[in-house]
Formats: sequence, structure tokens, C-alpha cells
Amino acid sequence: MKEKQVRSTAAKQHIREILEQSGTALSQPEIQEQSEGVCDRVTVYRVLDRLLQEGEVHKTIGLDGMTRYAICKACDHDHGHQHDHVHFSCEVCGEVTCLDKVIPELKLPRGYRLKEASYMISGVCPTCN
Amino acid sequence: MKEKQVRSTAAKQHIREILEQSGTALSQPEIQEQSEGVCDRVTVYRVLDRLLQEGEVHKTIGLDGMTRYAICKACDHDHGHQHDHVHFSCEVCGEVTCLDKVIPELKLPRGYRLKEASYMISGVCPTCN
DNA sequence: ATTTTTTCGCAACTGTGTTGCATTAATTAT
DNA sequence: ATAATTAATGCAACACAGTTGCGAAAAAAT
Repeated sequence: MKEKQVRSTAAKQHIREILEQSGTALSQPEIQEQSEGVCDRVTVYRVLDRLLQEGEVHKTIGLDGMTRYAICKACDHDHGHQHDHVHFSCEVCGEVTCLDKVIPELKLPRGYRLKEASYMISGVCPTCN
Repeated sequence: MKEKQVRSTAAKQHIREILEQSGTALSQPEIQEQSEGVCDRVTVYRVLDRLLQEGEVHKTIGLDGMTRYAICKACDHDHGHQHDHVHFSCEVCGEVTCLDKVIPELKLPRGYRLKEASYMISGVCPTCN
């Protein structure tokens, strides 16, 4: 059982940089647009998959059904990830932001066993407000 | 300005019945599967759109990015809809259920103006537990 | 420098959701 | 009841996100 080594490639570095600079969660098309032909569409998807596996990034599904990826900031890499934070989708600018600090409280009815939660809030962000 | 009248068709009745009997949120493919060729794929989408417009149904995006529709139960049709309830997606059976009663509390950071919320929880439902 | 292993690009494909348009079915008016 | 009107349907075609196979290219290991 040999572990797959983590390889650093041009595309990967570039995509991580885009995500870091943006600060918001980005979809493949959004990344593609910002990286003007650095690599193929498929490569973007594969790099994002790898970054996800390596725990550098987390994934969220927007209200538009679009998959977006964002750099993990508030994640504890040693003790499992904290991906149950809130994502905010701005109606005006369309940006999806991670609200790391916000942790919603909720009580599930008896019988339901929670495993993962995804909170998607839409509204107007501070910049557009 | 004449209003578009609400028309009752075979496809519409059939699809509403499927949703009522299921009790869970269903996607177009799931509805299609249960209705064995009652109508075209496109018609299902259009009927669901109409039911949504008429406020009989609400829409939710799953963690799989799939759009699902469910009959509105806890909605107050006179004073606007309450669609901000929690949806629970079971890892085992794949069913998406509306938890009408569960209302999560959360405090947004200053500057953010909430308009709509979508809470998607995944885990194991009572039946599969 | 050579081998090994991973990543990349391309083409092709799957599946969800949408649109235009001619036809059909449900209301409404006669 | 019948004709006129208006909305719903089916079909074909399309748009676009996401995936897969495979040979070529690029990293890392030897």
C-alpha cells in the first residue's frame, strides 16, 4: 500500500492562488474565466478534486446547484474538518462567501442522526448593502 | 393585464399526486420513474415550475446538486411562504425529507442582510437508523 | 539519464435543465 | 353544443456542468 504522493504542478499552484486571492467560493467556470487558458476545463476539475482530497479546499453547493470550492481557513486539519459552517450567497454580486464564525444551532427530531450539514443563506452582502 | 389562469391537466394532477403520496422531496428523474410515461420529461419540468409559481410546491437543492420539489405543508399561503425550514437528506436511502418544525437559529455578522435560507442536513433518517 | 508515476489535454460522453415551435387539450364565449 | 381562445404538451434540439478513457507530457524517484 503506497500512498499517492502530493505533486505540485503549475495548474495546481495557479488554481490555489486564484482561490486564495478571491477569498470567496468559486465554481469551475469562474476559475476558468480568471485563469485565461492556463489549463483545460477537465484539469480544473481534477485539480479541485485533488485539493479537496488533500484537505486544502472545501466544496459547497449553491442555491443555483453550482458546485463551488473555497480555501479552508477555519479547518482543523488534524481533528477532521469543520465544513458545517454557513455559506452566504449574495443576490446582487453573486459571490459566495464562507462565514466561518457563524455556527447555527438546531435540534433534530428524534431518530435523525446528523452527519453533515450545509447551510446556504442568500441575501445581500455587506459590499452590496 | 390579464392574469394567467390556473388550469388543471392530467399531468399536473398526476404529478401532484405523486408528490403528495411520497411526502418527500422528489427530483424530475424520480418523478419520471414513478409516473411511467404519463408525460414527457419536459412537461414534468414545466408542471413543477407551474406548481412552484402557484405556491403548491417548494424547491430545494440537494447536496448532490439535484433540484427536488415537495408539497408545501407548513406554508402560510396568505402571509408569504416559509421555505426556510430544514431539509434532511438520508445517506442510506437517499430520500430528502422536509423537517417543517425545525427552525435553526443563527446570527449573521453585521452587514449581511438575510433574505432566504436553505438548510441541508445529511445523515441517517429514522427509517434507516 | 532513465525509469516510474502522476498529471494533462483532447475527444467523447452522461445527465440535468431549457427553448422554439407546431399540435393538442382545457377554458371561455357564442 | 359549438366555435374561439388560451394554455399545456410533445418533440427535437440545444446549453452546460461534470465525468471518463487514453495517449502524451511532466514530476519525482532511481
